[in-house]
Amino acid sequence: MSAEFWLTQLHENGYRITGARRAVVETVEKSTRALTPVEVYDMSRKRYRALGLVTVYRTLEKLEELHLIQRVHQPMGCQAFISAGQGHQHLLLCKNCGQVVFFEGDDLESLTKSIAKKTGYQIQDHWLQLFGMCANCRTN
Amino acid sequence: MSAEFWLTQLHENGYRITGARRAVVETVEKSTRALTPVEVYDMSRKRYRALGLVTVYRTLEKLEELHLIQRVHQPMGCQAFISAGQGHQHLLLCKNCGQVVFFEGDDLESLTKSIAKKTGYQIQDHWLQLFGMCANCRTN
DNA sequence: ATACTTATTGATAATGATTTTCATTACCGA
DNA sequence: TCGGTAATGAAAATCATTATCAATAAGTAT
Ligand SMILES: [Mn+2]
Ligand SMILES: [Mn+2]
Ligand SMILES: [Zn+2]
Ligand SMILES: [Zn+2]
Repeated sequence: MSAEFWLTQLHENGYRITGARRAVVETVEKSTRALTPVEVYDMSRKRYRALGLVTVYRTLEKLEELHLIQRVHQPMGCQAFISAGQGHQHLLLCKNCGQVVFFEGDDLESLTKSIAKKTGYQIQDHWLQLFGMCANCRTN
Repeated sequence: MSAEFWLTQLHENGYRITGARRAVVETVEKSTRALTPVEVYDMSRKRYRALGLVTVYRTLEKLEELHLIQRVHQPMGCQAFISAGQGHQHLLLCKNCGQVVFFEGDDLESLTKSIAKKTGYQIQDHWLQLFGMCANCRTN
């Protein structure tokens, strides 16, 4: 899942490849923690000086639409984005440094069945997110 | 968990009981779906005409601080609040009408242990939220 | 390569949500 | 009942996001 792939995806969906988009894509794609639009702006401007914040918003919008990135919800705010996981995956976030890891293998089958029976709801979706302290932050 | 209890909590924590707070508390406490500040404002103004939106923000802030309400995160936005569940509970939300139900009994013990070993993270917390269709919305 | 069409851009303005300021009001303990 | 002061609402300020628009440049056709 390289920056080139993201650019290809943009192109294949009728969007043009521009310097501004290249900069944003390269910044977001390689980040291992969720970034806010302003963070993306600041970091991408080192690659493409003329970049405007508005273009960051517009590019993030398109990347989300193509499922290349996803919004990350946190206690402190919900406007950060990270490279999307593939398939059915959930996030594990370091409370200290924000480092993100994806995991899979959660089995909520029996739980949802039981809750569905108890509540009368037809359960369709779930959000699961783990918070903790990464190995690095734990030692330092 | 009545409105009177909430007012008592406010009082016991050094806050005064006012008409504005009464109105907000009564509105939020009895709602079975998450409400945004403006929704709280509109609904509470029927009880207390002179209410200002700023006071709604300030009251919600205090109620959250006292753990009487909690923020609800949803795909469409994360600025809505609902009466908090007691103990370790999670939310089940109707995608159609927003009706909220709390549930407990989720067991993520083995999952978190496995993820902790795999990632090196020390896992401290989790967010779990279910989405679906309530019995009412399903029949109508 | 060159010209041309039009998507994209960044600056600017507009909007919307939340917070701050401040003079006035009213809660509540003495 | 009174007085100190927390709380209030109006207005202004701030912050995040979105809309407008003329200039630019990506990509296609020539
Ligand atoms: Mn959220
Ligand atoms: Mn749980
Ligand atoms: Zn960390
Ligand atoms: Zn419903």
